[in-house]
Amino acid sequence: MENSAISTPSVPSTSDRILDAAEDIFAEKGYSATSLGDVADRVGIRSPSLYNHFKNKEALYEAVLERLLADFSAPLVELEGGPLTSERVFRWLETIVRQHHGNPNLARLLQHAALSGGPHTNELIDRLFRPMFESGADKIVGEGITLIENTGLQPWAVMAFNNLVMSYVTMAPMYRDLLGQDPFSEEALENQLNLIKTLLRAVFEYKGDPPL
Amino acid sequence: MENSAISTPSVPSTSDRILDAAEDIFAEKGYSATSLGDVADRVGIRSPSLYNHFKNKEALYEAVLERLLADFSAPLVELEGGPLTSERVFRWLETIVRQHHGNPNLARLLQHAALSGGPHTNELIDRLFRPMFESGADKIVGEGITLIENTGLQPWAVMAFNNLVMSYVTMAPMYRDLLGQDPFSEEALENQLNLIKTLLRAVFEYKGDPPL
DNA sequence: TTAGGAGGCGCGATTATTCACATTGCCCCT
DNA sequence: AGGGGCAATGTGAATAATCGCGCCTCCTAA
Repeated sequence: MENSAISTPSVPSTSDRILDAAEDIFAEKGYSATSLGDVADRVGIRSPSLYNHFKNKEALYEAVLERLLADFSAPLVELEGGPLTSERVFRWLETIVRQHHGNPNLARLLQHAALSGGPHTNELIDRLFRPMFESGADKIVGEGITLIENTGLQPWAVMAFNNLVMSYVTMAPMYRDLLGQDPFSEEALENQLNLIKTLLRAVFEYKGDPPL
Repeated sequence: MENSAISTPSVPSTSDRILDAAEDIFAEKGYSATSLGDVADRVGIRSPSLYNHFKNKEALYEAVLERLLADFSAPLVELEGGPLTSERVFRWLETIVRQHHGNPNLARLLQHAALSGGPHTNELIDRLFRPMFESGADKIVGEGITLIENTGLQPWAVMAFNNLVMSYVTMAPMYRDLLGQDPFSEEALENQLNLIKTLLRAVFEYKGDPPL
């Protein structure tokens, strides 16, 4: 009857449907405010049936994190192989912007974790951001980044650009009513990329002392 | 015996102590994950006693929001009386940076609201951000903001700078272990101000088309 | 026939909320 | 000065809902 090809799960398994539902709800409400009843409802089963697929709530959360981290860890390793020129950094930013637009759940989950804690928060932070500050990945080589260079400001600058990307996603529900535009439309994505490009080039091209 | 001066509440009232505790816990966990038992514990009373001061959980939350909004609404009205030059915009940003450093709870509460909703979320957004996009407050007059000017990007740029400030606060617990520095130290505050100043000047001074 | 997966039932804990009650300090009347 | 009342503010007990989770049964597909 059904497509029984093993390689193409045209009908996703129950475990995957649980993961999908749990990812959305964890991302929206955070770990402790998420009820397994809500997850089960969205899948279309009863909450005790979840235990046929995952040991408990924490294991389900862990599996959600694991799947997300696997998807999002690609562009970081790509950036590590070479000097951090302006173009390469922007391509990296563009990649993660598009990733977060495609799936906002990692950013939302991380924001919940940063605010409230929850299981595996430290591992989550480590695996997402620690590589950015090791192996010299935080040493931006530019033409004249006078304010940023050699002042201990670089890690903060890197995190600032990351925040720019992630807070766009975590604040997206707010933008929808405030600006009257879908924050996840193709047009909005281009706007965000333009803005980030401008700011990034500003950091790379800026010369001179602050006369402000 | 005691200091009976009425004008100086050297001993804060129970209602105020409840508000203080509730503000901290709401900001950390969000509305639904906050238990009144936790609030009462921090105050040092039992949870039924809360109902002598506030009608219910939602009224307590509302009172917390009201007090925070009263404190944070000042710099916005100050900005409205004049043209948005580079210096004035930076002074506005500096003010809200210092405000959020002084009390990170509003940013955290707003982030929870943007992620998960909760009572009065729309009102909160309206009262915090709607004034920024009315009465021409979003029209930045600059020398050559070619990318930002007249492209519909301005509201997004304004929100981006706001995100920069607020996500610094909401991500602060993460920064502590990640960068090994207290994000609320005086030194970190100066770093953030320098970075924002650089980015802001970049937006104002940038001329030319993107050759990237 | 057999095993995996779904559902029903229910326990124990936690939650917001209500209620009856004890205590305290203050105002007013004598 | 003293006492009766009263509002404010605390408490423990009780309630109904919800939560995570374990147990056990039944169905069904291979």
